[in-house]
This record gives sequence, structure tokens and C-alpha cells, in this order.
Amino acid sequence: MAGGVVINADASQVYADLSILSARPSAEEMGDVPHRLFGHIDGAQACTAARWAAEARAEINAAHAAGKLPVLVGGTGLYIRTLLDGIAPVPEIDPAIRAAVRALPVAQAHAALRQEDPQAAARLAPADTTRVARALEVIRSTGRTIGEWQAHKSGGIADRIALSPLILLPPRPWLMERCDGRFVQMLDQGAVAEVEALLARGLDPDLPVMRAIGVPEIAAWLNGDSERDSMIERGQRATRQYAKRQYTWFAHQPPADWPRESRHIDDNIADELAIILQQ
RNA sequence: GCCCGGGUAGCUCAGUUGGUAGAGCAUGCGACUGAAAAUCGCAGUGUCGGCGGUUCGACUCCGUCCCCGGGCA
Repeated sequence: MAGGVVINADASQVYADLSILSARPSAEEMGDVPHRLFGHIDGAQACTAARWAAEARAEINAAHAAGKLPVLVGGTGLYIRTLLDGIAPVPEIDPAIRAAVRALPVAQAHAALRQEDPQAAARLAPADTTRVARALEVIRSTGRTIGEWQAHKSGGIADRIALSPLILLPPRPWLMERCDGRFVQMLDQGAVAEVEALLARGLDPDLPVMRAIGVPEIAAWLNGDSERDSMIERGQRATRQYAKRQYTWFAHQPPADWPRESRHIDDNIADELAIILQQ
């Protein structure tokens, strides 16, 4: 096969504004291997699982057409699941409805949901802001409940591709150390300037770019609301908590027959991966 | 040395008239259908600073000692 194409499957690495903070690969690291869906979306927009999946599908098709091997890399489980299994075909939500719903305090949103979609209200945790808002905007914007929509999924490509999955679940203590080191490294590489640039844009604080790990922590420090040491500590902690959530997702959500690799991600594994990619 | 405030969960702190303790965060585990690096659920742990006393019973009251912070000398 005439080489491969690396396709990003990380929800933060898609944003132009997050290079250092999302640990996006550098130009040198990319070398002459084509990389797709990295930093291609402006931070003023919020990407979605469905949008990413559609783009990934197009990139995979293009790679196949060019006789290249598409290699998806990244840790956003929902995105990968959406690509493979599809997702409920809910139409675009009316922006006015979305804004109104998101402006509601959760308690009110959940109370409204109890009236408008009792089943979803019963199923969801009353404090689950994201899902409660989603359920409410779906019933209000489409007239059908989210449960009805979710009865079917569409757009999945799992049944028409040959998949070679590999899940990396390295030893926890090692992983946690890497998390701590990684945040410090980001600061050394210019993460603060990246956050300053982001703040200068005056974006909605609810946007994904503004909630990415490190952004709120560094912004608070720039704002004088915290000491540098505590900023570092909070950034490291957020990274570790995220790693734990990823660990849980990938340990349990993907099919049981997907191979799990629990060794350290060292040069040996990197070589093995390189060999797999060359096949 | 004296006066005041304070020593309760890993951290910050609640604890009304005495009935052996809680909340947030952290931690652990888990969930996850269009914001997912998001959002949420569940679960530990405590010689309530030490010692003595009063009491059927003390984190709560009394005595004493230790430690921390502030003030006065």
C-alpha cells in the first residue's frame, strides 16, 4: 500500500486555536505523512460528534480512493463510536431554542423536561446539565423526544470497513506521572501565550476551546485569581482526571474483542505500530 | 510572659440547648447517542490536638499541657 494517512480522532486537536494545549503533533512530528482533521476548525465554532464523523468518513473514503491506509489516532471515544456505529439522526437544533435552553439553570431545565419529555427526565440525572439540555432542545426543536430519535442510528461505517483496533491502557502510575509532566511541558512550550491569544478573542466561555484542559486554569492565573503553583497543580489534576475518564471509557465501552495494550507506550511499541502501519 | 482566635476526613471548613460527626474539593469506582479534554452518578476514610475530670453518656462542659496564627508587653 502506498503509505498511510493519519486522521485525528481527538475532539480538541481539531481546533486551530489549540495547538500546544491539545498536544497536537508538530510539523516535524508529522513529517511527510499526511495528517487530516488537525486544527482545521476555528475555535469560535463548536465541533460535534456528527460533524467530525462525517469529515472522518470523507477522509477515509479519500484515502481509500488514493490507495492509502487511513489510521485514526485519538482518544475521543464518542467520536469514534459515532463514526463506526452512527448516531441518532437528529436534525440541526434551532439556534434560538438551543440558546434559550442552555441559558436555563439545570433545575429549571430538568423541571421543564419532566413536563415535555418525562421519560428522558426520569432517565437523566437532574444535575446532568449537558444531557438535560440536549434532551430539552431536541424535544423543543424537533417535536420528537430524544428517546424516539435514539431508537435508530445512522451513518456508521463499521459494516463496510476492515477495522484493526488497538486500545492503549498503560499502567496507571506511569500514566499519571506522564500527565503531570505533560502539563509542565505545555507551559514550557508556550501554553500561556496560546491562552492569552484565546482570551483576546473574547469567545463564549462555554465553547469547547475555552473549556479544554489547561485553558480555565491558565486563564484564572493570568486573571490574578490564582498563584502559579496552584495553577500548575490544578492543570495537572485536570489532566489526570481526564486520563482516568478515558481509561474507564476505553476499558469498558468498546467491544470486548478489541485488543487492549497494557504495556508502557515506549519505543518498542512505537516500532510495532510503525510495522503495522507499513503492512 | 499576658490577652484573643484556632486545632474535627488527604485539604478548606460546618457542627444550633451534651446522645460517639457532616459539606465542598481531592481520591477510588462507574456511566456516557450531535459541547465528550464535556457532563454526571456512587463510595471510603476520622484515636473530633494530648491527658485528666464532671456525667449514664463529652467534638460539645471544667482543668491542664502541647501546637499554629494575631495582638500586647
